[in-house]
Amino acid sequence: MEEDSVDQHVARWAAFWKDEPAFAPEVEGALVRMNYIQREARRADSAAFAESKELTFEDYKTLHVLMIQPWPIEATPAQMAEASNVTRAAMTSRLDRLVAAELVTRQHDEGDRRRVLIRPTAAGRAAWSKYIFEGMARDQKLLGALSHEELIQLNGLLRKVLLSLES
Amino acid sequence: MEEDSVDQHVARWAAFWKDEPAFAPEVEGALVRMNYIQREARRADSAAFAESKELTFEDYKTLHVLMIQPWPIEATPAQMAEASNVTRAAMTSRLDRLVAAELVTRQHDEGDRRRVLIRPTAAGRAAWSKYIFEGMARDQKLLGALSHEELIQLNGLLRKVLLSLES
DNA sequence: GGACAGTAGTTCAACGTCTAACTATTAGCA
DNA sequence: TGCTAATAGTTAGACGTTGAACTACTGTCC
Repeated sequence: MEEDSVDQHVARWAAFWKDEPAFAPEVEGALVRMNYIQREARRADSAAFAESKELTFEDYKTLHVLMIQPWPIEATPAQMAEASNVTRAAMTSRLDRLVAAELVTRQHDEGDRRRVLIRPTAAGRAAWSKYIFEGMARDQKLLGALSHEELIQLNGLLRKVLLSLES
Repeated sequence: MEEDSVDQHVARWAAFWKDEPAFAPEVEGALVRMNYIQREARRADSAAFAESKELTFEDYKTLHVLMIQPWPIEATPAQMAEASNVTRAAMTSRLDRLVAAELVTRQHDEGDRRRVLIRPTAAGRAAWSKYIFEGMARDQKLLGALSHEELIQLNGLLRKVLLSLES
């Protein structure tokens, strides 16, 4: 198979550490490649939201982690912060914006009054579905080089890694 | 094969969009899984640098993109900003810190006096190699569920994607 | 050779995120 | 029943990043 930029990169390291058994070219290669792919995905997504006046990319992602909750669609700020990989403090200010834009609502949980439940408004659901399909199209283009069989194979390998991390 | 959390996630979406041909479960699954793996990698790396007094994780990564340059080990701030996925302005302040810590040097390129060349000091090279091997050990643990053959297979699939993006 | 567009790096104000208090509420236990 | 520890969310100050000027330098073209 033809070489990509990561092969060159890894070959250089392999030469540098030729007598260093700790260096595993396939491990580094796989992680660097995943990083590269994710970066391209982020760039394409950011570019797509660059013109949008109604919603920033960050706001969309915040809305997204809410919308992918299992029914009923609601979540606490802490859950959303964890899913978004930001602190609860950051989530507070993100939600301030979304509440001000009337895309989500904040309500005290009557069962446990420390908790706050976030739910999408009709406008929030509409804004999310407006962008979700464009995003899926970008994702498919990104991995377009792989056949259906190859995608299944890829998921099988990645699933194996996830299962080891989730246990 | 056993199901991971992404399978459940994707199955829920598939049910939700059962008559929506735009949704490709294998594409979404692969990207969400890569995201999950990268996130674990970042968390483990951050945790490893949490105690370190001499170097933050961000500083290490900045040093890293310099050290992986082909010989001679030198780079411009713009190249390092691109590789680090930050703006040149941000790289200026990162380099300020590294220069102050005497881990890298800033020198004008005499051939083109607009440019600045960043080079590691002996202390910079030492700091980098102190952490690089621990990082590789974490990476191997992260992908430890895969055999050597599976890693090669995984790289083959990812390489195919990268080649399509690089052309 | 001088004007001018283009490029490399830095500075600055605005903004988002982080850590560390702080408030409100709940749960455990003597 | 109180006292204490733990938990959910918010607020405040510090810090890093961003985008937009700005400076310095290079290359081009008349």
